[in-house]
Amino acid sequence: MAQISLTFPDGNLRSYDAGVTAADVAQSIAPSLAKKAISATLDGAHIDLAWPIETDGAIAINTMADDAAALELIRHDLAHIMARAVQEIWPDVKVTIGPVRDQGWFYDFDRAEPFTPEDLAVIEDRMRRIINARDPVKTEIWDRARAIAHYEAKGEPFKVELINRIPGDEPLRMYWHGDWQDLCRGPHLQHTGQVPVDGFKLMNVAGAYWLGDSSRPMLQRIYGVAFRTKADLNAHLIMLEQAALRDHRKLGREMDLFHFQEEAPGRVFWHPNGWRIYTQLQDYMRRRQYGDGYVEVNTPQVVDRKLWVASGHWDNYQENMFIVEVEEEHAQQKAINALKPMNCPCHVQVFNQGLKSYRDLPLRMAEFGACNRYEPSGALHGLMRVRGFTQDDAHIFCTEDQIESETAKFITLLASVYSDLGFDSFEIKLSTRPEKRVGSEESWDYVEAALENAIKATGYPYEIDPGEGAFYGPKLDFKLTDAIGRQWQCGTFQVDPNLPERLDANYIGADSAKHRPFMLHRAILGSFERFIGILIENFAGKLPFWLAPRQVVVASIISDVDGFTLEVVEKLRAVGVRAEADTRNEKINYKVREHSLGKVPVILAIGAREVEDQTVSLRRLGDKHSRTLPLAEVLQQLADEARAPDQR
RNA sequence: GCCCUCAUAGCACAGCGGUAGUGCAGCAGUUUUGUAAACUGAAGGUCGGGAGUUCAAAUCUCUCUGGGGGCACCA
Repeated sequence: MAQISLTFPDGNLRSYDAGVTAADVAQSIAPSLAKKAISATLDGAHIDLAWPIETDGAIAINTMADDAAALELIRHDLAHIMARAVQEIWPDVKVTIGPVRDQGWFYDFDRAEPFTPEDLAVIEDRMRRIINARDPVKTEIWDRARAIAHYEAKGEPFKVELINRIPGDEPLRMYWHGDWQDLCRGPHLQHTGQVPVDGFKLMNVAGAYWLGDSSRPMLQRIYGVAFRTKADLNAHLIMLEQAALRDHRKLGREMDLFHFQEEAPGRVFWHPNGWRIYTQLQDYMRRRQYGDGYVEVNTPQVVDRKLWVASGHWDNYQENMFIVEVEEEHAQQKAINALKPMNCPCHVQVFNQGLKSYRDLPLRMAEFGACNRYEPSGALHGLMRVRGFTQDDAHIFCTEDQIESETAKFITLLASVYSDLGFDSFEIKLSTRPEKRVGSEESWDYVEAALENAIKATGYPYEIDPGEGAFYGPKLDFKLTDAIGRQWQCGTFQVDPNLPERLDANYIGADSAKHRPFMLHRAILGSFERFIGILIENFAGKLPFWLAPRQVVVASIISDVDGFTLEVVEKLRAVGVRAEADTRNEKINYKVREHSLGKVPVILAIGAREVEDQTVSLRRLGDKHSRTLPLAEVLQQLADEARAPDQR
């Protein structure tokens, strides 16, 4: 029999008969290891203990102590155990697929009746029974015809379709958990009892299209989460509760920032507190862009169809546009306009006014552009996905050889803005030429290289996403990471030679001839609405002092001091601090509690002693204690803090 | 847009066939208070809109609108 040699993590080399399984290998090392083993890693691939190994390689035996391998197997086995439980309870349910995902797994079922929350509890109980039965897991490779015949006989049409979609040269692997059987590429645990019986929970039911295709039937997806221990599961559930506490929709209500109502779905009614955040952020961005050589413009929100036809949006983006028909008095037919979904065509119109010289380039044209997009109703989500929003948009008109330096300049600005706003880490993704594209290969080569060189020059880490660029040019996406580790794609940078072409933008070069400029679409925040949502969640409502809508509440302890309280408020306002008085007939405890819940960063309490000494008692949000300080010192300190990061 | 689900006072919720309740907020009074909820009182709701079933609907059915969880979408 042929021999193979396997290398172990400690560097040891051992020789085995070809076809040896990882279980055999584990047994050959130590019976105790064989008992603890859950899977193996062979040349980086996660393999089942039962699979035969035919070639040399580097092997490691995994146990429950191996984080990634254990979690993957637990979650994957639970997907199958759940599917088995469902079919044991409702034999007519059709099974589809059930992958591991995020902190758990899901499995999609086809069933006429919807699953209810009560059903989930019943399924969970059945799953625990299956786990406690410690049913052995076994696997076999079947040939295609046998597998298809088997599933046709069982009445599992989705499995038949799945097999037909698997490339012909791939082996079809069958798994059994006890008597229940499923098609699966594996690997799996050795028996169901290896799954921690108290480390999982079924979370919710949701609709999901078969194969992710909205023209195919909608299935019922059950989501579950799973961990190695009950403690890990509980920690995860607590984390979810904590995340819910920073939901911007909840905080928006509690802090009186904004509201939505059904007459204007997907559009924000900003309250005074929320609008202060918005204007503060916009003022900041305006200064930063001005400092980086941008000019600011403002363009119409309602524009005739002609422009959208010329820009290509009418053909490619119409279903996302709000169309406005107007009966004009003298017109033969109705005028058809659209609310702008993007600012770029309007910016080209501004560029096209007057003849431009190469000396005018690069021309960095910014607009806090109010856009409207008809987002599908199911996509709307608080401030994060709205139908009316304002972008921190700009278009840089430039020559081809300016692309690289403009890219580097933009990344530097973006990094500085993110840092000022409290986000220290972000990732760059470079999306390159897609299959369907316009433009020459040489041009794509040049522009892609310009972007990559620019990123390298700034030194920030990046990844390449092949084929994900726009049809007209490559793009950069910038994803920042928030305080609880979630990623948000905010910044974007796209190279576009297409729109200047369509809208006939040109400039006079040094050679006195007309040339076509490039257009760089770019945004740092994305939309103010969404970014403010992200800020609220990142800081759990406790915004940095300069962004906080209410910065200071000056609270009287006794009504005799109201005069001094009002005086302090006035002095704070005079030095640029957003201050308000609380002279209500309430105890100081009550006031402190209320304003703390309202996320006011600083409370200044005033009592008789403070008036006497011209001091204030300063308490910061989250602090247990207050400090008594001279008024003059506090005024100075808070005035400094109230300045935006770029003004310090 | 699709599946499931929800909609009761400003907010958080209870009521689930006999015609609406609790807490907090708000209002009025008492209290002058030292760092996360003082006390008392009187108010406050066409139970999301419309239709139907019923002697009777917040409660059951249908439908529309909006929200939530997902899926699809995000040139």
